[in-house]
Amino acid sequence: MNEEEYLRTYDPKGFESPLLSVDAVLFTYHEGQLKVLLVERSNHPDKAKWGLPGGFVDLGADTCLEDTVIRKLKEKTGVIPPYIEQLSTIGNNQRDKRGWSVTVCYTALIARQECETHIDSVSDTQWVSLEQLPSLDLAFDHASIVQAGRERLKQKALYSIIPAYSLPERFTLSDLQHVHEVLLGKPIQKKSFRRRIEQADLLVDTGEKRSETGRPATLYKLKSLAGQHTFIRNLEL
Amino acid sequence: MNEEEYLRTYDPKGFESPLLSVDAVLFTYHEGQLKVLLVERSNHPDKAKWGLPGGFVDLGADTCLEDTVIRKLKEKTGVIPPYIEQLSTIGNNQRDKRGWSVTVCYTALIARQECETHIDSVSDTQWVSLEQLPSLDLAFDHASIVQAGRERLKQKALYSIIPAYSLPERFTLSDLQHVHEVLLGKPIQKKSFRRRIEQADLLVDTGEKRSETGRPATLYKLKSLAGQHTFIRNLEL
DNA sequence: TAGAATAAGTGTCAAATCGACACTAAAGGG
DNA sequence: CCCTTTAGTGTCGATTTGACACTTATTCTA
Repeated sequence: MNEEEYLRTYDPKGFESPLLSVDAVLFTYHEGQLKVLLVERSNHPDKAKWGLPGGFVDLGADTCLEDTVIRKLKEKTGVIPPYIEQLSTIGNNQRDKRGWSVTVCYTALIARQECETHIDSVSDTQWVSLEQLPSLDLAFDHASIVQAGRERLKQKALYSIIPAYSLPERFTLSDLQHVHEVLLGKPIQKKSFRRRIEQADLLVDTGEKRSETGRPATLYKLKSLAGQHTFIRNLEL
Repeated sequence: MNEEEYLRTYDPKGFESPLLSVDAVLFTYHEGQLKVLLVERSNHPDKAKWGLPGGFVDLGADTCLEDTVIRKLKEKTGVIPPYIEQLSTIGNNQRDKRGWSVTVCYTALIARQECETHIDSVSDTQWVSLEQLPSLDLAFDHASIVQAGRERLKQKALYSIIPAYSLPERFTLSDLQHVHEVLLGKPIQKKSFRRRIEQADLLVDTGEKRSETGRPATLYKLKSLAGQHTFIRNLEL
C-alpha cells in the first residue's frame, strides 16, 4: 500500500484519542494586584465552578493551537491580548472525570482597560486577584495551572520586562516596578531596576508625563508594541 | 441533568478530536559532538523517513503523558533516560497529512553507553550528529522540533549543568566543559566555568581519576543522580 | 632518566556589574 | 514659601566576571 492509498482509506475514528483542550491563564495588573481572568463553567463536568478560559479545538475553524487560544480569549475579553505564550501541556487520566484528557496551557497578559467594558457586560467572567484565589475551588486542575503561570511570569520578571504587557499601553517606570515587585514578592531597588530597563532598551519615552501627587512621571511604551501582538512558543530558555 | 447522569451518558466519540502524539528529542554527547536519536518510520505517513522517537498515547497503559514518553523511549533505547523535560506542544492542520495533529514534545538526555547495546541491536534506530542533520529529510516537522530542543538545551548550558546528563555517570570537568562549548558554539573560559560549577555545588568528587595524556582529571558525578531519574515539566523560567 | 609535551587545575588582577543609599528635581497643598 | 510627595540621578564599596599566566601531575621520547 502506498501513501496515497493509505491516506484515502485512513479513518480518523479508527482508535481512541484523549480529549484535547486549550486553557489560558490571562493576567492583568489592577489596583496594586495581579489578577487572573476566570470564567464560570456553564457545562458539566464541574458545572458552575470557576475555571480558566479555554475549550476544545475547532477542527474546522482553527488552523493551529494558537488560533484556538486566541479565539477563546477573544470570546471572553472581546480583544486579542498583546502577549500570549505557551506554558505547558498537562495530560493524564485523572484531571477530567470523563477520562483521559490533555490541555495545552498558555499564559497571556493584557491591560485591564482593554477589556473592561466587554467583561463588565457579562456576568460569567471576572478578574480574581491571586490573593483571594486559594479560597476558590476551581474546576479541574486549574488552580495548579494558575500557579504554574504565576511562577513562569515571576521568572520573566527577573530578566525581562514582559510583565509590562499587563499594563496599559503607556505606563510609568514606577508602575512597571510595582508589577515586578508584586510578582517577585519583594521590593526592588529603584536604581538597579531603572538601570536594567535602560540597558534592555525596550521602552520608548512617549514625551508625555503623568502627574498625580509629587513630581510628574515620564510615560513609556514598549518599543515592540507597534500595534501587533506578540506570540511566543515556549521554545526559549 | 446532574453531573452523574451527564457522565453516564457521555460519549467520548461524540465529537472529533485531533490526533495526539508525543515526540522526544533525545540527545547524547559522543566523539565531540551532540547527537540525536532518530527512528526509521515503519508506517505511513512519511514511511521510511527518519523521525523522532514517539507515538500515540495508549489510553489503557499510560496514566499520563510522561508515561507515554517514557514507554516510547524505553522501547527504542532499552532504558529510561535520566533527564526528561517537556519542550513544547505543536498543533495544526498541516504538519500531518492525515489532518489536525498535535504533538507534545520532550527533550531528554542520556549517556550513549547506557543504550549502546540496545541500539546497536536494531537497525531502525541511529544516533545522528547535529551537523549532519540538515542533510536528512526528516518526517513531519521533526527537523524544527530538534532545532527547538537544541535551542532549549543551549539555554540550559548558560545557567545550569543539565547537559551533564548527556555524559556517562562519571565524567571530568573538561568533558562537561566541552559539551557546553559545543552547545554554545564558542569556547568557554576554563576558570569561569569551574567557578560556576563549584558555586552551584551540584557535583560530587568521586575520588577517582581518569588519565589519558597529561595530568589525570578528577571524575565527578551529579549529586542529584542518586539512582532515580529527573523529570521536569517546563514550568520553570 | 631527564626533559618535552600535554592536559588539569589554580592565582591574580583589572573591568564590569550590582546593591545600597543619599541626594536632587518637580510638582501640589497648606 | 516651605512642606510633602513622588520621580529620577550620583556615587561608592562590594561582588562577580573575564582574561591570562602560572603551577601540577602524568606520559612520551630522546
